[in-house]
Amino acid sequence: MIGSMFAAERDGVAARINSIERAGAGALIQTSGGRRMRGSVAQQLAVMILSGELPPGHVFPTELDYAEQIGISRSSLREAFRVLSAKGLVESRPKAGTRVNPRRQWSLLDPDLLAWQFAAEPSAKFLRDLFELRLTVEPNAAAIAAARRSDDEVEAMRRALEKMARHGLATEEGRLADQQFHMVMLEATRNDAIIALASSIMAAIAWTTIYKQRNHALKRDPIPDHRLLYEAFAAGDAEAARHAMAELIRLALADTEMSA
Amino acid sequence: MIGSMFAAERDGVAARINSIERAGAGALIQTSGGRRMRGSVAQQLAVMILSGELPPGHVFPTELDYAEQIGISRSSLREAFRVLSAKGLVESRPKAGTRVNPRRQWSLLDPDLLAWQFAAEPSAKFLRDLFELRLTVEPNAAAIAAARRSDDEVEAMRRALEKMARHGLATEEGRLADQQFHMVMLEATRNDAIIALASSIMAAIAWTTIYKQRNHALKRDPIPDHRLLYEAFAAGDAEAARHAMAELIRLALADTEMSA
DNA sequence: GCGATAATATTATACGATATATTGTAGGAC
DNA sequence: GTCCTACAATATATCGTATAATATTATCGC
Repeated sequence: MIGSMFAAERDGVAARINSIERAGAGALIQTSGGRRMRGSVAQQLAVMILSGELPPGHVFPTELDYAEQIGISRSSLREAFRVLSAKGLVESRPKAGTRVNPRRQWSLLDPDLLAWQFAAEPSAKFLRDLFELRLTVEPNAAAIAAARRSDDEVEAMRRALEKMARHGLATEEGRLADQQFHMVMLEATRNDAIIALASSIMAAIAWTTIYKQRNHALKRDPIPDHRLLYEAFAAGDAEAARHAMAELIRLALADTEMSA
Repeated sequence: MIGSMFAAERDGVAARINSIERAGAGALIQTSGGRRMRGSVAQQLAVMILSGELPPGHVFPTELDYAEQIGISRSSLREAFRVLSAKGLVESRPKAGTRVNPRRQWSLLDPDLLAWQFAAEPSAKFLRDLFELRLTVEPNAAAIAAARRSDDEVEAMRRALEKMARHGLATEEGRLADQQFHMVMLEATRNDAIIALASSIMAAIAWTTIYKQRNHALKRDPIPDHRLLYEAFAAGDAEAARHAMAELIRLALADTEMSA
């Protein structure tokens, strides 16, 4: 009875890990080439926690038992726990065990956590939250950037926009140009905190863009709104840049059909 | 010769770890009571990386060597590296070793990294960046919160404000009430992303407030600006709340003497 | 019933061994 | 001479076990 329970859990986790392994091989995860074992375990556990399958307060089995159930060594399990702990998802204490932290302590904006959320179909609520945060941060960032940008950056942005127009967002090259476009603008803010925040959110949301486009190609032409932003940026017009960026994000939000 | 070098580095790191241990004992780190060994190591390495002592691209000695130099086991060192890796500071690859990532990949807004930065005197530039981010995010957050707040939250905020006025920011109780005040407002946004971001930044900057107040007590009375924000919040006036919050942050910035 | 203290379970740390992956280099083909 | 391929060296990745530290819990004494 108990034995079969363990076996079931082991197979279940193993299956999930395997599916991740396969996904990792084909996917374009650039943060690190080959997925490692503890990384897979960490991701699996993180997804289970984020999805609510393992609710806050949940206490994991003792390391020795759990490692055996999953089918990995205790060392690997501990390293996976350290990763989750660094992201605020769990906390380990001697004697008390490892338990899931309250949601408040989760580093929801951590790039990895964002990526993992988006790999497992994020909740509509969280997606809305992220877009709301973008609407809060990025228009102001655009205004700051417009006021501080150098001529080199204007030129770099012009090239990215051109490349983007040439290839379109359906191609890998076009999407890369899009990312470059936004990245140059963020860099122009000269604000490390804003750069760290906005770039990770953008990267996360870009995933959904790719995903959505697999189903039905984007009918809207994204170039006009980008060009408006570029022109405000080039002119150093902070207010125009703020407005253009807000509009750009609203259109992007509409594209994900969240608003519909 | 080589032996003495190793001894010197070991003693150096040990000394740093010890100093941290002592600091940890007295400080009011609430995230976890007793500092653990690998946590100390992780913090030390993180501070060295963030301060530029270990620049991006720096390759650490092999795990076996480095563990011996520091005077800890390889397991602990690896767990420390996993923590740093989870925060984007380093990356480990077989054969290539563990190296410091480019700044772009650092999760600068991670609560731990913020805490560690502030424990080691953050750069003026970074502090300015953080306040600029606050000025970007929180006024808008206040506006959103004012539009969505419930009556219970208004009541909770009133109580926090009252408590804050009664004790003042010089006492531990007063500061706690201040944090509660802001926390209730953030919660009212109903936006997990904004909550995660703002709360960690606020916590980090609160440290400097404590630090500054040790030198010379705050002469400015913080209650009036808080009361203005509360009234806008209670009235559900989004624009007034936005304005009040912006003003509150500007005053806080002035208090840290960054603007002077 | 409450407080101090000892027992105990669990994480924290340590150590050694093997597996595996990646890089750099050497060799060969064109 | 350049490019590609195969291979070997090396460092991380994983594993298994042993010991130490620590927080919880139970027990004992008052």
